[in-house]
Amino acid sequence: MLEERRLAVLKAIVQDYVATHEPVGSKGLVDRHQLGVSPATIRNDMAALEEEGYITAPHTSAGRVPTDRGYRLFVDQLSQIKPLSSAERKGIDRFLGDAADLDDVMSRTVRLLAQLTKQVAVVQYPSLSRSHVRRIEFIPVTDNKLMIILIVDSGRVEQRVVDCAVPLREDLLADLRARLSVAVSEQPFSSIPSRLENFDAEFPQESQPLVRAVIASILETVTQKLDERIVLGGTSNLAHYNDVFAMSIQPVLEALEEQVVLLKLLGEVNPNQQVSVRIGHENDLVGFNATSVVTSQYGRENSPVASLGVVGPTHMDYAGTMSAVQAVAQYVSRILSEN
Amino acid sequence: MLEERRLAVLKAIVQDYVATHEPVGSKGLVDRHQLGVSPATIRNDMAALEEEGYITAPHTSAGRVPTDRGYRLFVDQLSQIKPLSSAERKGIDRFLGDAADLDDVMSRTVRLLAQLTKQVAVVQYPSLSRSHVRRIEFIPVTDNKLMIILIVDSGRVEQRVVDCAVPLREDLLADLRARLSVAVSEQPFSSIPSRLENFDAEFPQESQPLVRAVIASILETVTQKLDERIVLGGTSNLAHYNDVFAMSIQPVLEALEEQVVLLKLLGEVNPNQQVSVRIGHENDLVGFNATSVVTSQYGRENSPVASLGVVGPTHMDYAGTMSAVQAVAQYVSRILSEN
DNA sequence: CTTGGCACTCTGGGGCCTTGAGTGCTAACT
DNA sequence: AGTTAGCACTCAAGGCCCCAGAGTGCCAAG
Repeated sequence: MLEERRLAVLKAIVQDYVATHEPVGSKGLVDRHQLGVSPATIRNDMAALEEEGYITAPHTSAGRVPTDRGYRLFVDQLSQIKPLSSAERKGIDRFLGDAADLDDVMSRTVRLLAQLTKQVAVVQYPSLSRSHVRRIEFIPVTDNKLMIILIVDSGRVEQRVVDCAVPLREDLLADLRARLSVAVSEQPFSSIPSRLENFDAEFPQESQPLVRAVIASILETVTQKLDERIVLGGTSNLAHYNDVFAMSIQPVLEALEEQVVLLKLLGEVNPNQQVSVRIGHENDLVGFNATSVVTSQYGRENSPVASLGVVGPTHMDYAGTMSAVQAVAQYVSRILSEN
Repeated sequence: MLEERRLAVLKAIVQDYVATHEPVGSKGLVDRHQLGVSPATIRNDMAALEEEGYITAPHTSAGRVPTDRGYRLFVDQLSQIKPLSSAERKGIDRFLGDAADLDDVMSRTVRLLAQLTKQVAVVQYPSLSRSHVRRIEFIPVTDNKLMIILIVDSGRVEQRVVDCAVPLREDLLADLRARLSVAVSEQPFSSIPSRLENFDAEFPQESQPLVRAVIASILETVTQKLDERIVLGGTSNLAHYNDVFAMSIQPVLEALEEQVVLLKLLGEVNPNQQVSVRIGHENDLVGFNATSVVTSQYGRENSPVASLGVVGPTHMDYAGTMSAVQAVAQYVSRILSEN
């Protein structure tokens, strides 16, 4: 009974604070919520909540503000994620529905997510390391330059030009392609290096330089292009918070330009949940101590190919954001599986 | 004699204001520059400059600030662009030198430009409409899906999958490819639609569905992918100006997320000059009235393939920015021509 | 045409006070 | 036990006043 009301109070505080961005006091709380008790009682509860570290007072005569810990409890208690309205679903459908190619899907997704959540959206391209090679093709460009094309099941197409320093011989290329095809088709990217080890040994002595050049280039593509591609959108939404709130957006903007940081943000997922939320200091990245990160994964069930999510202030609408992120992830999964 | 000194005064005002971001007064001006006259004289000149609209006073007892018109005169008088130090050139060289492919060149360029100018950098991919087709290739993906690959002289590679709804026949594809090759190779993209008109008429009746599907897809790629690709970097540099200066960065951030706006920014170049500068209200885009845009084109001499530039506050270091933009454009041109 | 002198005009910052929201505590009530 | 009313206390925010200082425009002399 007692514990229950305290939770209700915390929930009310979070809601009000998210809505107004101002410290909330006991009086307003009983006015806006049906708590059935007097402000004095609420004050006792608030004192207890503060004692336990869920809320804090900016100064003596101000109301209370949730701490990271408070938000965490709030999010954990958030039993069900608010489903999207059918209008929203329709909107998503129409927005993502007629995308032409992968680039298009990605750029539409990031815009959609930013617009839906009014925050900064981050979308990772399908990860090569979790993809499979579908085909491999060669296109001779000049006498000794060869373009290698890798077609990947997630819809990505990687290409690279090798300078072989030896004249290309068509019959050899055809043979090489056939054997490579057998060796790597439908195999996960991560297994390619080991599969191509000693691959050149199968070929006659005089063809080995060419074979080795090609293989080196493929390996280079495989390892180098693994640094994942990420698109970003909605950064202008950050500007709102600059004035209103104490936090400066500069470190955040800076960090968001670093691929490595973005990958870290998206990377630390909690596999137990569909949607992962990291609040304030739970992000161990410096500069993100005043932000929360909501992420999800997309791809086939049980084998996600990449992540997407949003970055916003800790005082965000968690229910709405989480449902938006989840819904978008599901839509993207579906669209990609249709190809 | 008189006119000459007034120009010197304007120049000094711009320099001081750019350096300090504070209105500059007559006293400080004679202190920091060797003008050889007393503050009172400067005051007279300043009154005249204000009369002519080159400078303005925020309020009675403050110093003067250059107007857009003042900056314009300043930039026009800027006879020679300050060359980069050899250290800077070395840095650029090393930074851009070992880029692997076009994506790499573009992303390095935008980072470099942002870092060099401490402003927001905008780089356009080589424009397809000003490029030429180098090769065209087909890769059958499934029984009736075909991947079309266009290799472009600027290093771009465009691919697209067509669902032909008819089984592919290899001999027909080879024939089609050969004829398409003849028709479009080394031709500018913009001429492709007219060249492919009635192209299907050459083929026997029963092959026409396939031919038409392929051609439709190529045309779609040609027209649709023409919406140019642009990369952006250094947005965090905007955050500096938010506090210091009166302008809000939000509209700018917002605008920078719109492809169309970016294209407009880069598009309006002055062909007479190597480096084009648009100051404050000279940008007719709303939201950019407090910013200046410095752009240049890259590509082969006399036939640029695309533009790049930076966006910053009107009170920027024009000499430094212009030289950086020009130098980077030249480097990119050189690197691209080497492939 | 330049210059020193001088009166004038503002902005920005510091100090002071008032207001009001919000708290914590205590004592009474259920 | 838990809840409530009453009350004294605290402190940030805003309004106000005042002053210092930077900068100007003008005038009369050089």
